[in-house]
Amino acid sequence: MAAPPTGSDVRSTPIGRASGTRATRQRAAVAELLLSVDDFRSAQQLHDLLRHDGQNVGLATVYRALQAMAAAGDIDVILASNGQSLYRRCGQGTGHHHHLVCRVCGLTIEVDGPAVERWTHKVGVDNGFVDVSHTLDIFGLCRTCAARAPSPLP
Amino acid sequence: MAAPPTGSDVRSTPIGRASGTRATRQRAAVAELLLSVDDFRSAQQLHDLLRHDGQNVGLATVYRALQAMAAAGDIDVILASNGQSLYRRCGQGTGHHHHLVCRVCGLTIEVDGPAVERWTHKVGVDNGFVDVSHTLDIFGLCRTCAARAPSPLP
DNA sequence: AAGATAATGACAATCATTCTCGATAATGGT
DNA sequence: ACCATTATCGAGAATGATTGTCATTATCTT
Ligand SMILES: [Zn+2]
Ligand SMILES: [Zn+2]
Ligand SMILES: [Zn+2]
Ligand SMILES: [Zn+2]
Repeated sequence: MAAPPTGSDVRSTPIGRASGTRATRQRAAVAELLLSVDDFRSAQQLHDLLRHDGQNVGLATVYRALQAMAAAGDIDVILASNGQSLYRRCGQGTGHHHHLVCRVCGLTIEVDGPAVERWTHKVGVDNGFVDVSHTLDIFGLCRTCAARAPSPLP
Repeated sequence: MAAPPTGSDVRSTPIGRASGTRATRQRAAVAELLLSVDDFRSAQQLHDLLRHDGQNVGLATVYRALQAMAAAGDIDVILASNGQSLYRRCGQGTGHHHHLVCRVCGLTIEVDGPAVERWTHKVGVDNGFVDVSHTLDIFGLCRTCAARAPSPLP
């Protein structure tokens, strides 16, 4: 796609970009990296990947980019048991959903549960709560990791 | 610090104590405090409460006590969105359950959802996962906090 | 092209939680 | 009771993820 010299037709604000935000090399790098990673990763892991890839992006910038993308709903965030935030690009525009995550390798599967959605909302409302939300994550050992798991302690 | 010459009597050896563990004034203080608090609180909040109550217990000790109690299943832990761990004594021996928590005041209601339990397990198994577990928390504004909530922006 | 200002990056600052290690005190046996 | 053993304590240092600062770029509008 050749760029027309006339300056008045490049105005397409790509896809969801909040007004006032700018497209930078760094944010593009983070966004692209997320396309090639399939599991939940921490900000620092992603920062390392960028570095090893030759990309030079500051750690704080990676944090800011991830937070912006998460706020915009472009990526998912889960809180690991150690308190770290883990990020992952989710099926585009899929909206609200949950995850089944392997405790060992991080393999992630997106899951939907309409019944659970209804139930959690009902629980809140029945107790007089408004603006009800929830968190739900399923963990386990995937087939691969379970196979190599050694003898369980008695 | 004048201590009463008569020996201290902290001898309540409550119910279940793992072998090799000792009953101390500090742990008793934390345990008792949790009985009087009804919402999820952070380790530091509990530490402050102890201090204001005249009890003198080190912060690290509070952390250790809470972790021990959580590991023993005597109290519940949830991860706040800021990464902090929040602790609460749950209905004794109730076993696995979930929580409906007010985002503002922390009011907590324990909830059970047998159907959700079955569903999460099935999702894991259907995808070849074993040793399946899950986290589920419901958040919202309780009636009281919703009433004092200001006008929502348009 | 020029100006306004969002965004960056190197580094300091937070802040919850964990670690260190000498001091203290709970336990079990005598 | 007394003592030896050793879990536990406490004060402060250390850790580690995340956030703030601010001078310097780079993007976008005009
Ligand atoms: Zn796995
Ligand atoms: Zn949901
Ligand atoms: Zn409330
Ligand atoms: Zn459950």
